[in-house]
Amino acid sequence: MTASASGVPSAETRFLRPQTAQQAVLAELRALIVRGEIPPGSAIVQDALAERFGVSRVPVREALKILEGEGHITYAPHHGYKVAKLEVAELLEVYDLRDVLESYVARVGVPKIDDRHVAKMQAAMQAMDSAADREDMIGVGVQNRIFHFVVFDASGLTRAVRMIRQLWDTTDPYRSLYFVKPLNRETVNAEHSQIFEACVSRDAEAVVGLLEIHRSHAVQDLRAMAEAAQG
Amino acid sequence: MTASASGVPSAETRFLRPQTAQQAVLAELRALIVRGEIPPGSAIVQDALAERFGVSRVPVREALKILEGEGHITYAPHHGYKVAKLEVAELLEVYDLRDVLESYVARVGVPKIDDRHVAKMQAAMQAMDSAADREDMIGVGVQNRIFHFVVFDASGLTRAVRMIRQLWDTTDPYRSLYFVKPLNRETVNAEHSQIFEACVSRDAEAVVGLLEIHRSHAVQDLRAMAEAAQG
DNA sequence: GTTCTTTATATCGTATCCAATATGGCGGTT
DNA sequence: AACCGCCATATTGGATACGATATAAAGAAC
Repeated sequence: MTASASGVPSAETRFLRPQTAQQAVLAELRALIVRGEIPPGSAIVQDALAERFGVSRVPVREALKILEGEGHITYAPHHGYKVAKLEVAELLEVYDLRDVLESYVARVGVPKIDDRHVAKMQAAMQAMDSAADREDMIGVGVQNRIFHFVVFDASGLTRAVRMIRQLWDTTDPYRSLYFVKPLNRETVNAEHSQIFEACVSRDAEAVVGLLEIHRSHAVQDLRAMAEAAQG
Repeated sequence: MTASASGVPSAETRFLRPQTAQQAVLAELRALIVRGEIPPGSAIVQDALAERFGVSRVPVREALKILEGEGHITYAPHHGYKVAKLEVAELLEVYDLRDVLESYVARVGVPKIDDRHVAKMQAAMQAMDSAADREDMIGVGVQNRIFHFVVFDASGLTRAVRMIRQLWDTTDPYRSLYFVKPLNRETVNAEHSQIFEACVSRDAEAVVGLLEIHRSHAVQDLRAMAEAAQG
């Protein structure tokens, strides 16, 4: 079953064609929520979604159940689904939890970093820079995630990494909402460089400390935004 | 907001009536899996399940999606669902992750313990004892879980606690499989008493340490069972 | 024995129908 | 004017029937 002259895309260039409708709906809907295009608190109407995606309600409902499990939407029987809305306290809770999980995973992952991991991190840093030059903030976010998850994935702790990924997804809509300003790019780049160097020298504790600082800046911004929004 | 004379059941005595078929299927199926009555690796046929529970396939499929998110079953498009089967390495990974999360949550939760928490823990210990007398091992497991989650719930860290609960669920089928023998009851009781005392004196670090020892015993048993099964 | 073809089974999805429930407005009462 | 019960409507929850697709197993040809 080799890729013949038919239009079958190669394994590398294949723009992931969802094999089932539920997966397509899931991917698209998750992207919409994470990007903040469906704002937190919005009610989700199954029929409307089904019509929007050109599918019936069944695959939509299954995708919604997954998103509920991921914490992106909330569900109440006979009320339906709403895009999850996090209070500031909850956002901070998520960041604390990230502290715990990412520190653990990084301690396991850093010693396992090999040359390919290093190369991938470098590539992500460069791609992040060029995306920033194009003012492609979405691309920046994507590359930023790739950069950080190289270390996490190296740990091989699939469950923990999956949890971390969900926590990132949870907070992403708020980054899109609040971080309209391109947050201090030089600071981020400098910190990434430091993290990268610590990874190259396989210094797990250094990486853990740098990641903590890195996150604390995000939390600081978050707090400031929240107070500004309240006042 | 006191409970009036209306027929509204109080928060304590409300007998949870599954409001929807999907919830009923979910609860029942999860119980079957966690108890090990559907052994790990088994294929799950939607039609059979629907018929078994007397519902159509729609609620079954939604319940399956939830169980997939919880890690109880695996899913492959057009292939269906199977009861998740964990290798020993994965089980150990789960226990390590529990170490990390439970330590974190306990450190937050123990200082917040109040008299009602203490009472609940005592009640659970007694109920666990009487269940053991009746040789009701399921009841023992239920009370054991209640005992431990008093501390976790006290933390107020809903997301972290939910993750911990899922990890418990994940490993439960294997407890049911392997722990046919009523594992050293005196040891468990003694450790629970120690944990209880540490909670009463609000000594978080002591609780964390005791929980670690507590879990390590389970891991030891698990290893032994795995080696016995292989040999 | 290997490979190709056929067949069977189960999943995936659609369409349509009906029941149960929550929401919002209406009118009546106090 | 504030409160309460009642009713119309929209949405969710679910059932059923049917068709399409993909995987896997059985059988046929070489």
